[in-house]
Amino acid sequence: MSSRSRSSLAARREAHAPVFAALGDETRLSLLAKLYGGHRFSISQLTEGSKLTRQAITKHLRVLESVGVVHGVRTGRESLFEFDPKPMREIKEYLDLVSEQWDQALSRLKLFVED
Amino acid sequence: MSSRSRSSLAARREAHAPVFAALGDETRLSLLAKLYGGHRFSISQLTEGSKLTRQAITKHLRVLESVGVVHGVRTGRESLFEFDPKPMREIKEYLDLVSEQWDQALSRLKLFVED
DNA sequence: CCAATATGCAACCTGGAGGTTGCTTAAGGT
DNA sequence: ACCTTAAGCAACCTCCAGGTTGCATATTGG
Repeated sequence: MSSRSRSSLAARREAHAPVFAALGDETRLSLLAKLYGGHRFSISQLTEGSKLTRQAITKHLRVLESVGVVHGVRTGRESLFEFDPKPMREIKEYLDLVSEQWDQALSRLKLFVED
Repeated sequence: MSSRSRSSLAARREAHAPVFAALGDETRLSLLAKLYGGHRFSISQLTEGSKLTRQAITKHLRVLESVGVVHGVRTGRESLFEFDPKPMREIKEYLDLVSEQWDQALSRLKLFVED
């Protein structure tokens, strides 16, 4: 399973990078923060309070949507956005595997030094 | 503690975004992959196998270093880079808090629907 | 001391991220 | 029907990330 973990880490690297990149922006993190509660919000609602334009917010939402962390559905005259936990669960899992890896490595190195 | 979690989430958002951004690049993720093992590598060693220039790799390393996920020390004529787990532990923690938040939200919503 | 190796520094190029403005189109409310 | 509100589309601007090339500097081995 250790080899499976390693290979899946490498295999998923390309899939993880875009998700990390999407989270690498304060505006987008704050948009997500509003959506973590599970409720849907329209673009106008998500724009409220921000100093940015509605179009700017729209672009950010498209970025988030492109990596699947958010899902928008046109409903009537407004399009409602909803949080989708899957992609972030995956990078959380990635970080879990990685941390497991470095913890083992560090304890090996420590043991080697103490020897 | 729930309120503390929320406020620290907001307070740390600005601190997390740059780390996520630094991880949002495949080249940098693969550099990190070589460093998870705990061993130090020189820039030349890290450049080996890559299709990129040494200078490109250097720039990526500086990005990683600027968010503290990697630490470089000049040793003799080469500068050795070493992985530092702290920043990634923090975003892992962030994702943990967030997932806790959305899980609670989803169960509340589910309960509401079932009611 | 000299040649090779490892890195640093700086200028430069290019594409795309992040933002704005202006106009169009679709839905709702009355 | 009409006015308002929500959103989409498209052109445009600016700036910086990511990469390259060329040259300068520091260490090391013999």
